[in-house]
Amino acid sequence: MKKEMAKTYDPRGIEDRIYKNWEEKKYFHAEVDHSKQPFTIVIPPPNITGQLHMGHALDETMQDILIRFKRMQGYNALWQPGTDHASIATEVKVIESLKEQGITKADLGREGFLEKCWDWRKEYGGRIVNQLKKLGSSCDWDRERFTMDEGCNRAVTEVFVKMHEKGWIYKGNRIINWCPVCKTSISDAEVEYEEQHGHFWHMKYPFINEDGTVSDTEFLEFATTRPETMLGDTAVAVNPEDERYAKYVGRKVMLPIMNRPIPVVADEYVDMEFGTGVVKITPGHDPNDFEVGKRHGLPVINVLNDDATINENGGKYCGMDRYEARAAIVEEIKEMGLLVGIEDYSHNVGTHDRCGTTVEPMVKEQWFVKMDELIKPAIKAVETGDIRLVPKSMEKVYYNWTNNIKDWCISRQLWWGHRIPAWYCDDCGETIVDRTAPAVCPKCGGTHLTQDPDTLDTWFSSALWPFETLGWPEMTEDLKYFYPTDVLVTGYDIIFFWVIRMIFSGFEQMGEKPFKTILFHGLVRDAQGRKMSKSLGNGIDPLEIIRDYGADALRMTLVTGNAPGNDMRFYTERVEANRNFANKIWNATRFIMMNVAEDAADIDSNAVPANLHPEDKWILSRFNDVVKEVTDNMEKFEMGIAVQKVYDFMWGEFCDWYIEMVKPRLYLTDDADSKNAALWTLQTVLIGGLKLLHPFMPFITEEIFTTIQQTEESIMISSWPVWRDDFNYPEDEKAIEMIKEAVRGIRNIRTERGIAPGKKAMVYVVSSSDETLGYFEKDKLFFEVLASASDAVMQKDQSGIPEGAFSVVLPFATLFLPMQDLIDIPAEIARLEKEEKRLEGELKRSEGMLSNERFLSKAPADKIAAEKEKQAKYKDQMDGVRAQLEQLRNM
RNA sequence: GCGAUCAUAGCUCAGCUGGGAUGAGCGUCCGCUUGACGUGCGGGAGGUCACAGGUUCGAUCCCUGUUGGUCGCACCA
Repeated sequence: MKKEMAKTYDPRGIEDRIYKNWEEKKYFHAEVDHSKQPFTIVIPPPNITGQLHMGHALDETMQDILIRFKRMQGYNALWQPGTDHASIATEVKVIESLKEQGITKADLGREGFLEKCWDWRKEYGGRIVNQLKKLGSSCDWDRERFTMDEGCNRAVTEVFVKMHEKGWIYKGNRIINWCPVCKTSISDAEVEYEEQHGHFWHMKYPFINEDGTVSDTEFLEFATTRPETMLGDTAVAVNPEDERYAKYVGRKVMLPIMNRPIPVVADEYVDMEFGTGVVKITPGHDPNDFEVGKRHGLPVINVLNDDATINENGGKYCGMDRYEARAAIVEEIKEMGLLVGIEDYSHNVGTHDRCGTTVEPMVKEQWFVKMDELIKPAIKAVETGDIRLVPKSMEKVYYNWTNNIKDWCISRQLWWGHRIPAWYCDDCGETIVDRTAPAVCPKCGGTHLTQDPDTLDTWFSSALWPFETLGWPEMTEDLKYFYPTDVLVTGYDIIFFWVIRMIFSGFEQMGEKPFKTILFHGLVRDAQGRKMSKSLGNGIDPLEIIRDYGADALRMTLVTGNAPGNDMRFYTERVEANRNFANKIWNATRFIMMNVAEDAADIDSNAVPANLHPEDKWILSRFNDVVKEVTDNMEKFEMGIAVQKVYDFMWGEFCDWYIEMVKPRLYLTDDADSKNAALWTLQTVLIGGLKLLHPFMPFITEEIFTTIQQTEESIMISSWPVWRDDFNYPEDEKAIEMIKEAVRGIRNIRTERGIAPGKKAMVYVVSSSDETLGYFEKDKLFFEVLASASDAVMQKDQSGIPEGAFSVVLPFATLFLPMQDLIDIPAEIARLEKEEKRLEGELKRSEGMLSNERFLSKAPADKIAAEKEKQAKYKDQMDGVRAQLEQLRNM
């Protein structure tokens, strides 16, 4: 069917229209259907505070490519979408916006504040979803979930209660990371270490003599980076092996300022080699010291308030900020003559990844998840390959974490999030953990119960995402059918936060892994290789790119030349290149449309015409190869390679060669059969190519597909191309090989002869004999070539075509060129001799390999077979080369 | 400190667990209003695949080491 098409492809307007149509037709929706195999991906839920950035764009693009590919392959493909409440991130944003109005969290109270949070969610929660749609994401929006919707809330409570019953969730006084700005505890994963330049203060504590007086001659010297913590010191430690200090163990030193006698203890934690081999022990504010303290029964003294000012345990420093106190304490120690020296020192300091504040280790009562047993199946699953990590190198990173895992601190002193389902009896102090609020205390019967004010770590609910979105804790049909999901696509930066936690949660709650494969991608960086960040202002807004170049071009840019797990740099030049590719495909379609007759019906790609020319068979068999390879790459998650192959095939072979070859048949001859065969092939390969391209460029492929087909049916629900026996022509191998030769020959002519001062023409190979003519077999082949009119011999009478000549068809004239004029025979002979030599080497190599016993005994059978096949191919090629040489030498 | 990973054309990167550098995009130079496309067409220049050893008939690919970069983890107070 003939249709008018614009000269350039402009995605604007088209993309939104198409997306709307897909949504209306419910193409993204999946229902349980036991006649089909499921293929499931759950989206990494973007934060409701989020704005689409390049990281999302990459993540969503990869998922959409996979889901569209599988959908076309006939799977029942479900892409489960949703958003994350992002406890701390959202709370911070809401507080900020309130601040502008001069309101604080406390002014509103818990209820009021939460209302504001829900308002925020209502206002901004949908924004990111709309942005995902701009990308073309084929998520099943009917199933959209939110980590704080009713179902997820139930799931969270259920997990908490169950794990508590099992003893795997407990409340305890342990050392945790505290953010003095956010005023909440955070997990180990949320601590980011950053190098800071500070000082190393060398100081000394005096011994206490046997008579109880403080010595002015005997001291224990050590160094610290955090002098203010001395206020909470409860011991000084040395290594038990350390002979220098053995005699002091058991004695006491006087903690200056606080005037508190503290013991000298021996503990293996102390490194004798480092510094003086003496460490001050502050169990309240250092995780290692906390452990030492536990071993020696030392008291724990917390000297900090929640905002990191010194508390009443800090004596006269009470109320002072931690850094002010540090300076003042150093000053006082100096005055006391106990400061030995100051050294510049750079070390890594833990900061809160959210706000950058230096975290303070503190002992606090918090809720924890016991990890030792929980993590076991998660480790095993990766070890046995039950869960596959792509790329494999991520396994090391994974084990690095799982093997050193500590209990997970899950309580947060925040309001926005899942409230911990624990109540305390005001009368007897009993703790009750239950699915619903208890009315009376089971222990004392008291009715004054207060719920724990804390909420849960955001990642606690995210960890349940793969099954809570499918209906858990209800064992729904969805869950039975779609779980475990197939692939998780995510960045390597959240492997600890999210991926590992989903895995152990999946095994614990479902008894089954949450996904079979994890596909990691890298970071999208700017053109200089820097991380895109708000503070640098170097972020490129994907929405702007979509507006200027189209989502297809953006998607292509994000996925081409990008291997799993690798970071990529983003250049607008690359987007342009992909926009150009879209235009190329558009124009190839235009060319075909212009040549299709006004009243032509759609072609039936199954009705293969009988009279295909060699070039038709060539492109069809090439298409067949590409289908096979691309499918293979897709199955292996090698999307970058897959798309590159389609790109190269469509542009480099289909457009550059096949379309050019076929032009004379459409323009210059009246042979209807030949014309139809060409048009059939053009359309068949184009449509096939569009299908291969569809996962990557969903919009333009849809636009073209619906333009050239008469059906309304969408390309996204069409079937993925498969290898076809009727596109395989073993009996015509020679003719097809000839096309390849011709392509090479023409290249040769174009380059080595430099024939082209400016005229484009078609070469028509003519010969009355059936013999191979140099590179070309007899008749019917047209090729584009740059030919020089001055090099050509004009012959008006076509009957006078000399044996073994090319005809060069210009728009208004036909030129004939003797073979000798087109081919630089000596150069060609030299080239072939080189080729002959190469093949000789290749054959020698192959023979060597196949006679090598070690190779034969060790190599797998298919490899040996492949080598044998190669050898046969080389022999064939050698014969060909020698025959050509013979021919050229006789010319 | 431990571990990972990278080093290929001027730039950014692909390269299927050893067998012709087969490369791509951008840039650059030369030539093209040709009836799909100048968002195009044709062509050229440009690489001792970081360096040094080793294994092998053969190494960009495997091993060891060196140098340089990136990342993760652990940090000694």
